[in-house]
Amino acid sequence: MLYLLCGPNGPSALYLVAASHALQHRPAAHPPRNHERAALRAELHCTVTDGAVGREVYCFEGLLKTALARVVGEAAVEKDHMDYAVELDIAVKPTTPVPGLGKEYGYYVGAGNPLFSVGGGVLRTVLKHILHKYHAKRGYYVVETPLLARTTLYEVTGHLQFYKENMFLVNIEGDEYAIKPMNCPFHVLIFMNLLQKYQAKVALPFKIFETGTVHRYEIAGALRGLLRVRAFTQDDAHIFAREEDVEQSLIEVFDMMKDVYEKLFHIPVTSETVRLRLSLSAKDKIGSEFMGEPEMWRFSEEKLFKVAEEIKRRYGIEFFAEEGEAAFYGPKLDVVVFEEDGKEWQIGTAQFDFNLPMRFKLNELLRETHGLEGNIYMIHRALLGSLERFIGIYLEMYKGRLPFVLAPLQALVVGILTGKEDVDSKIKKLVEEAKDKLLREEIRASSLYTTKTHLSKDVRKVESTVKPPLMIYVGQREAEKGLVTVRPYSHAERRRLQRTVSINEIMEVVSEMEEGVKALVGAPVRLPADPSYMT
RNA sequence: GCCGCCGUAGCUCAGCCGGCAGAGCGCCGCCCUGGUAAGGCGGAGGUCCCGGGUUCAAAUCCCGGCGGCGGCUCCA
Repeated sequence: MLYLLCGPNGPSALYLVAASHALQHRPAAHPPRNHERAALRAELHCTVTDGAVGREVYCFEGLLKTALARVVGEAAVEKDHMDYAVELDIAVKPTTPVPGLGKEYGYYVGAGNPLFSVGGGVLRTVLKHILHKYHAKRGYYVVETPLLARTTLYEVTGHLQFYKENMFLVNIEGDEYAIKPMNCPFHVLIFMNLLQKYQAKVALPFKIFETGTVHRYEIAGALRGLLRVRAFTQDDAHIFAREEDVEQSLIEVFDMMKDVYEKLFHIPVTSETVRLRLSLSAKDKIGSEFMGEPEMWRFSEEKLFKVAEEIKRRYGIEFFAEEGEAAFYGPKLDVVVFEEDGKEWQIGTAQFDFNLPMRFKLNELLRETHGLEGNIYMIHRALLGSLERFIGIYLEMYKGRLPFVLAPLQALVVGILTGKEDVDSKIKKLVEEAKDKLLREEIRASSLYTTKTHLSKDVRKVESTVKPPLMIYVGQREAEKGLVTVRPYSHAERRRLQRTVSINEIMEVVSEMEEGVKALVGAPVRLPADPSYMT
């Protein structure tokens, strides 16, 4: 009987070995290596086709005096569960993890196509919940719209004319559909349907919000980590306002941005952290790349200029104008951040749009329902831009330190054991008490035990990987007093603060860490999940 | 889409002038018991991205693909 030893490239590159020979000569102390195990499962019927058999060649582990040359054969390989796992792995191909974090947060399953795993899932679910509630409190209706629509919709909006090269198109039963590249067409439809049914009862300005996932075909070379992907979720909203309400509505948007950046993400909004970019049309391309009439562009660009000046007056944030940066349907006022190398990334945006209302004949409709005299204008806006990009930039800025409410592992209780049984049992009791208390309150908490010797090594490990915003230490000192040492991470100071508190006071520390979110949405936002796999 | 670099252990990477698959960290076990980012010893752990080709022999050389990073271009 002959056995096939598969080389790294499988059956095409072979070492052929007489099995009895190999097995006989293998010292008992050296069990088969991995690639041999696979080989030993494979039964081979082969014919030697090359005249080289018998030539002096290199030996496999020095066991054979004569290696065999080329063979052609068929191998019947019995698959084990690992083989199937490997096949599936290749089919799905999890590749690069989210930069700075592990694969438990997320990874790419195709070019520009991120998957959010259990860690990223918690982060995004909490973030979306906060955004939904915050917008609802600020007078936005929260909706959800489908991924697919007939392309006829995008003919009306102009996307098919101005944006087609970025759209994924799909044919279903002979009809052409598009995967939505933007949420706005659906939001216009919803507004129109409400107007038709409820007429003047629909209050202006009308504000509609969605955490909408869109897909855009970006050329492969444009993709860049989480900062530029093909599938992403926008915190997208549209405001339909009369001319006299436009400026106030826009200023309100920037007020909300500041609110969310500072209270949820601890990012101080100053000229040092963010800048405003007034993105204008290129005059010679109006009609080709930019949709609509020159007068309307001039009108709306002036409006945005006034808003930019007002924001500068209120918040002291500088702005700069750039021609040719506008969206195809209107000019924008973008929030941009700069990387260390000077590369700029757009996050939040407020975009002025006179085109879509015209295309959907909204002026005429509102003339009937609301006795509108001028025009209705549409504002497209996003506070974070896309969740992916915002999180990607944030992870860079804060070196993977997420805000308390978003971190998959929020609190880690560390027991420092002494080796003395009576002391250790007290320590363990305190650790378990602290953890149970946190878990009961739906804080994502876990624990780990270490010793004085190992403490610094274990701290280094969690501080360089999962980075739990709240660390709680229990050692001999704490056990003697029945207290715990808390070390919450302060984003403002970029370091951990420390104090010693009773078990009952732990939730006060948690409460302090949730303050920003409570200020935003009125209540803490908690999502239980078992994070113990992370420690 | 174009140009350049890259893909090897859970992670970061070495090996790449073809010839037995490597290190550090992590993980597991033992020893230790120096309180806030590296204590000591031992062990386990691989489809060298995928597919073809050349060769007695490929992680290594050639062709094609996929994926990642950086630049151009483009955008949230």
